[in-house]
Amino acid sequence: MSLRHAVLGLLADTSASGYDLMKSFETSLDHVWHATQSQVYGELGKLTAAGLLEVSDEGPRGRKEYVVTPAGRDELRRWLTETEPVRQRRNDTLLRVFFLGELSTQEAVGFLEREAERCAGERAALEEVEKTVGRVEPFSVNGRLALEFGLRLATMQEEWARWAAAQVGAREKAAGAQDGAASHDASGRPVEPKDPESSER
Amino acid sequence: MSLRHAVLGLLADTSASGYDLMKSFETSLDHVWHATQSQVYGELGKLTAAGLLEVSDEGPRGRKEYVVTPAGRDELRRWLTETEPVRQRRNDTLLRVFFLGELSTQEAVGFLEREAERCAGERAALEEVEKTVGRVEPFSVNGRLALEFGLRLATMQEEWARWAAAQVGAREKAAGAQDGAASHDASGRPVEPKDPESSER
DNA sequence: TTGAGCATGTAAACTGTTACATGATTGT
DNA sequence: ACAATCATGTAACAGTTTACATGCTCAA
Repeated sequence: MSLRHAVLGLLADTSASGYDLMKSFETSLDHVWHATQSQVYGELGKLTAAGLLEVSDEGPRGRKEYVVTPAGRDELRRWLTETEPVRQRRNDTLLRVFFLGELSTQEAVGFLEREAERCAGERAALEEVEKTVGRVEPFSVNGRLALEFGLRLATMQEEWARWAAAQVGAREKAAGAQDGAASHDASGRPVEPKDPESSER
Repeated sequence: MSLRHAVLGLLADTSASGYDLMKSFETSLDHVWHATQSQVYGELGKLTAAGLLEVSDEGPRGRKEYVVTPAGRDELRRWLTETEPVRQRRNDTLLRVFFLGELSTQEAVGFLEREAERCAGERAALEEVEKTVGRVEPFSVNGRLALEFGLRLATMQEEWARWAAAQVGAREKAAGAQDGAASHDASGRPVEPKDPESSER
């Protein structure tokens, strides 16, 4: 239910139109709380009906500018101070990792290495953003903390993917040393190695 | 749409009933791909209708055991090898960080420190799991890779939260040194410091 | 015989995505 | 005149959550 608080939070900083908010969602908030245009306009209506927002101005092209009401600001504070963040319960990459046993060792290693590359790319992109925003104010002071989080996450994820690829690769070697044959059955799926006493962490 | 693949993936390992699957979702997959009982039973029906699963056995209490069909295994492989993981686009904690400006410096630092504690707790819990699973096989080989990811994530997140708390705290000090007064306005919200030349990263 | 655990399902409400639909204003 | 961009909204569908509803089996 945090779309509501994302909208409230953005408007707490400066009043804006739905269109303006969408630009914030697409740029600064894109990796933090993704939202579609449909959702934003819908939520603006609901928040206004609930008395947490008000239309402060109407401009050309039917533009409506919204401001947070005192009740809205209270709700935002309540959310920040009295409710626990709900943590992520889904991670597509990790889900795939669980089922890597369906692939050959080579395929699994390939998957993890592509993952590492993806993260490296992401980190590079974030480093670019960091340079770009420099000391420019529009990018919120606290947004900078979030950016740092993204950077650390991408770094960690890349390191993990490389480590995991090495782990899976080591399993292959261990199995190969045991029976001297390719460790796949007819279906191309890997054979479970008996005891891969692999480690290094 | 990965609930489908989570179910397929679990059944690719061993055939099971909806009830059995739910236990997997609640234990090993809980942090990786959360699902509710409603969803699982619904998806089993859809997958069977689509020919990706079959009921292999019916036991007491209306128990139905499902197996993956060759088509199901193909679909699983296709998903693993030919589709890109979709990455997370929402993070409640980070969203809150964006709006920390609504709180006093003390409150913001408190938020970040609580966050650090939460992560420390999580890490401890995962370390416990790691010890518990030991060399027990039911916990998938690749699940171990996911566990390591969780461990690294919790560690990184805790470090980040402590760093961020220090950053925010440093802003307070800088502002205090400038005007020698508490940097809050009447509403208890922080006053924007002019130029907190804080760094250390 | 009773309670814990096994086992399946449905309905309603809510949240999120995709696609469509419309039109005004501004700069070139 | 035209394109780009501003600007708002709706509808259909897909996915998710919460709550309800039901009944069987087994061991103590």
